[in-house]
Amino acid sequence: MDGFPVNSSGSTKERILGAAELLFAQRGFDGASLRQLTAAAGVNLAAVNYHFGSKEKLVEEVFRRRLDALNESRLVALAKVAGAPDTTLEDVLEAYIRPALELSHDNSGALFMRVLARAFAEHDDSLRQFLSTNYGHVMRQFTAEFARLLPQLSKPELYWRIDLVTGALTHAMSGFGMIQRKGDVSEHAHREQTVQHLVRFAVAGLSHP
Amino acid sequence: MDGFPVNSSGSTKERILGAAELLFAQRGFDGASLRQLTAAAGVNLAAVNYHFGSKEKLVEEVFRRRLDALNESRLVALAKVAGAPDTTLEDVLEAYIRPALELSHDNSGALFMRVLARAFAEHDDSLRQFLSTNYGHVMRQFTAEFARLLPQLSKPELYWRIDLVTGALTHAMSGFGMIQRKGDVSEHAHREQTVQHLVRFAVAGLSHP
DNA sequence: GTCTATAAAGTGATAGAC
DNA sequence: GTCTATCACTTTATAGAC
Repeated sequence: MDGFPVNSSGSTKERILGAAELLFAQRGFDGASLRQLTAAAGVNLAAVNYHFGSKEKLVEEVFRRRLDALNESRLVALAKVAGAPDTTLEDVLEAYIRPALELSHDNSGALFMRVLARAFAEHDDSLRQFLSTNYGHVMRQFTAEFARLLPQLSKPELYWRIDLVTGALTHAMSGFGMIQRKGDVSEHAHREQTVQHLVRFAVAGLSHP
Repeated sequence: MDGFPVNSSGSTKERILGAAELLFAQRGFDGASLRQLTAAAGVNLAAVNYHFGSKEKLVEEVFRRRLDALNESRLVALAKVAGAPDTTLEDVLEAYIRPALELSHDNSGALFMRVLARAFAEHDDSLRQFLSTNYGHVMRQFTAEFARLLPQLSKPELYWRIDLVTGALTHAMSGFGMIQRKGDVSEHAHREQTVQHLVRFAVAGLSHP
């Protein structure tokens, strides 16, 4: 019943990664078995261990494939505005949000944001360790810029607000891509609208008195 | 290694529910097996099926045990302020937030908020169905009151904001109880401080121009 | 690099003794 | 109501043929 190949293009490795993204989003890391996953990818069961070594390594590779590019985009966008005297909170938040919504442009990118939200809610130590080691510097750079733009907030107060905003954005972006958009609104316009939505919400949450 | 009884007080049913809350919070619904769970509860493996019928029914019972009381408290608090001419957004948000933080007062309550955040991130259809059927009316009553207090917002705009706020609050409340609180701050003061924090954030997120 | 076959362990659930 | 023992299956992982 799980069983006809969903993905039949690309290399075996790519097909496995694509199927893993879909099934991890739908059923979670524990809920999706290697049998369901290889069946959906149209590859042999043994291929996962041959190409990735283990299921856990496959999970990490699913993250690495997207997060390397996503976080690089975020840092490039941040570098364009960080430290400048006329930079606004809006600028910094756009640098964080827009790359994620651009990733959600295609279906598999949107699925990945769902996988990310799951990882965020699960407090799995080994996965948190992996994400913190490989991508922790991104959040630190954004936090430093938020601190510069919100000097009136104490450190604990700032961290509280960033945590709340991150929770809201992660949740929202995991839903983007699945939302019905009206036929008369272009893909591009819809995304810009969503970016503005999230940015305005985050500005309010970070900077309220 | 998973193996010594953690919970040795109360009836068998209560012990199972307590252990389930802990393990579901730590490892998820799929990640926690009935064997780990019954070992932690110090009861026989067959007891789960005898008392609850199946693992899925046990999951539902874990939710029902907490949500019946939590949502009743929320509705009682909402009824005290809903519809009154001088009611503020703060009042309504406190009615939603304070009962959850009071539940987090004890350890197992805090664990449950974590289980709830997990369920929120998993898009499991049967669980969503269960929650919507049994507790959907609570969100509908709160939404109606938000709509009354924010007449300037269109329906889609209001739903967007409520969704974002809910994402932030769910995330935050799943962390509350685990947060270090300073020794010189009383439990009560700490909770009040957190309520004010979340309420102010939510007001800003809902009512920004 | 892909396959079959299988090992070794874990899963939820249940029958039947007490 | 609690126990042991077990069924019927699924899980990840690997050895070895091609």
